[in-house]
Amino acid sequence: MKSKKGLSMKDIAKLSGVSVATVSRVLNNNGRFSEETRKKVMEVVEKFNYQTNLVARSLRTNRSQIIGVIVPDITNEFFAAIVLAIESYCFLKGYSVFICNTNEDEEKETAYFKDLIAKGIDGLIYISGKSDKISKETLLKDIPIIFIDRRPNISSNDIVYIASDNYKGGVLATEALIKRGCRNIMILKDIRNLSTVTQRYLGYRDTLMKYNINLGEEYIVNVKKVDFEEARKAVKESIKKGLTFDSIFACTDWLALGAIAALKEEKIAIPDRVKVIGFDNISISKYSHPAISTISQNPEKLGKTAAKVLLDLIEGKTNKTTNYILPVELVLRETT
Amino acid sequence: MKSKKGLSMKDIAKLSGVSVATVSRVLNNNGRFSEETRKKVMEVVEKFNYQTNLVARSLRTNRSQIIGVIVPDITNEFFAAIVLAIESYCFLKGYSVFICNTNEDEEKETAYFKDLIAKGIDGLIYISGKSDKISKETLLKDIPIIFIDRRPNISSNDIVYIASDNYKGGVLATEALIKRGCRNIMILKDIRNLSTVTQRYLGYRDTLMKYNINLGEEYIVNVKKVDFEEARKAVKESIKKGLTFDSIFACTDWLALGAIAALKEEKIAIPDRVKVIGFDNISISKYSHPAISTISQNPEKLGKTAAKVLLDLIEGKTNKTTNYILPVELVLRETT
DNA sequence: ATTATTTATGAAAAAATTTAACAGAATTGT
DNA sequence: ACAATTCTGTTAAATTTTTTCATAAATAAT
Repeated sequence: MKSKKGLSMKDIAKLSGVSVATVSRVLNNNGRFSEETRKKVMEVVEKFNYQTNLVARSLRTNRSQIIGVIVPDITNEFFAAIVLAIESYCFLKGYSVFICNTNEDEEKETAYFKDLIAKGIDGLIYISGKSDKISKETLLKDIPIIFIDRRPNISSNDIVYIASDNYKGGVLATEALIKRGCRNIMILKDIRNLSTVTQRYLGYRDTLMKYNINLGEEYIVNVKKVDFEEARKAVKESIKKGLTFDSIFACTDWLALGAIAALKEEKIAIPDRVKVIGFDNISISKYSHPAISTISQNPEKLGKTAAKVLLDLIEGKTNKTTNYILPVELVLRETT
Repeated sequence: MKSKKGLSMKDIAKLSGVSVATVSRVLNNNGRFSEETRKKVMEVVEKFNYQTNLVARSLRTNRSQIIGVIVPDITNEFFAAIVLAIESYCFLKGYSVFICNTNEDEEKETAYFKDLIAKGIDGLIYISGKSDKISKETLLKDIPIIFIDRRPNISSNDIVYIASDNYKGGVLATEALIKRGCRNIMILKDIRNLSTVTQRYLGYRDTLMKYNINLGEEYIVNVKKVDFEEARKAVKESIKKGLTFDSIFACTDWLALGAIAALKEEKIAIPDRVKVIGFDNISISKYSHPAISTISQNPEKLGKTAAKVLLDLIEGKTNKTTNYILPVELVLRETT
């Protein structure tokens, strides 16, 4: 490896016969300079294809034009779509993004957080994850932070939180099943108390109440992990136990896929004997057999909103710390 | 926003009663210092949770501990898995990664490339994309670059290129069909001359030759985009034209999905009348109906290898510029 | 013409760290 | 006691950019 670097402002200054300060003024269009010197400087800049050293600028201005995105799993289509939206918006505005995959590992989250701060990020987007432990230190650090998807349970009201209307999603899903004659609706959900799942559950519960449907605890089926296999096993077990149900509200499409596998194995007709509805509208849900009815979120909007709000905070265009709840949509396919 | 920054080495020096030089020596384990001073310094460092300002270090040392990853579409499961593997490995080694989504837009690639250089990345991983235009400037910049998946067609032999054995994949897929009695094998592929697809095609072509199968040009069906809809339409058209085929080798699973949709619409039984095999083993292929036989790549291995080789180059542990071709595997499911 | 004002530019400091050279002090070895 | 080794501080340079202050030059006002 040779030098890795090109010319510095000093070189440009020398080559165009002005001072470094003047070059800076011209380049940043900041302060006074004559048209003549502007031309002189720009000629040299273009001739040698000068590129600002952003590391030096960052040191001086304490602004890096970099943000961090902490995400549990970029392999998850939903998160990937959010990240893509963030990245696209940031690119337009001249920001780069660090991608930080945590796999929900708290230690990794903490380590990443420290490292990102040390590397001088201007802001952070926290997609889900644990986010309990870190957020206290986090909020002290004086860089803006946006939380997407799962709400961190910290007692501060000036956090920015962006998510889909999970509660409404729960309502829509449950109502869709009820309208098709279902009364014994199993809910299949993650056992962890994530705000997203909790909201979906509350939507389900309140809708049952609204329609005067009373179901025992056994209709709430918890799985330890959002995972095909887990769901398959859990549903099979419920069947073995003799639970009578005519439908399943799976809190994510992956759980729905597992549930469908179990039903198929038990030769239970979908949707004739049991209807299924998922959540997220991942691409598989359209191509699986039967195609899964689901609640679709808008990850692009989530990501773009987060990025926009974050950059506005960074650039001081706003200092509001409101929350954003984005609409969801019912998508009907073959499983209902 | 307040200060964003914590203590500097100067503060640590003052607080622990030593000089800045000594703090640096201790922190970097570089030069001489007594155990006693080490303790003194580290106590203060820990007490105040001092973090090295990596921007300043980067400016001075010209090393950022950052790499860039340029990828066409992070929403694509295959690329996401590669990126995840890269990120994981880099995290372990203390490197952060910029995620750059190009959507195959050449301008964006160029812009990103400049920006990454200006931000001082230590190395770059180029996943696919056009990479023709950029690579010439690129190679001059004296940071190591690794190419994954698609081979850039530049005439330089000291580039590092990592990919799956696409040729072998083409052979395996074609042989699998031939062994099941197929003789009229359609190949469904991207019209662009990407090295990956070309290799798969050559595997197909050579295998046909090996088995003395001669097929006309009409068995090569090109689509403009790797896309469900495009594939569906293309296959439908071939059917309308009266092409007799007993199998399809789709160069990606998404194309296979589209092909299957077309066959279903035309009520052609899979695999009885027509067999289908895809490429990539994306997660949908397992859950679609019928489940798709395919060639699986190992994106984790691709990513990890790329990251490892890149960091070794950056850290001067090697300067070999070899290519790596990783094995693929035949996965048989319902469509064959 | 002389002062006042504006405009353009340079010089120098500051940002946080690393590195190196040098020098003095303290410790150890002989 | 003298030499050698080890530790630490001081100082300075280097990285590049931005910013403040001061000054020189040009223009306007009286």
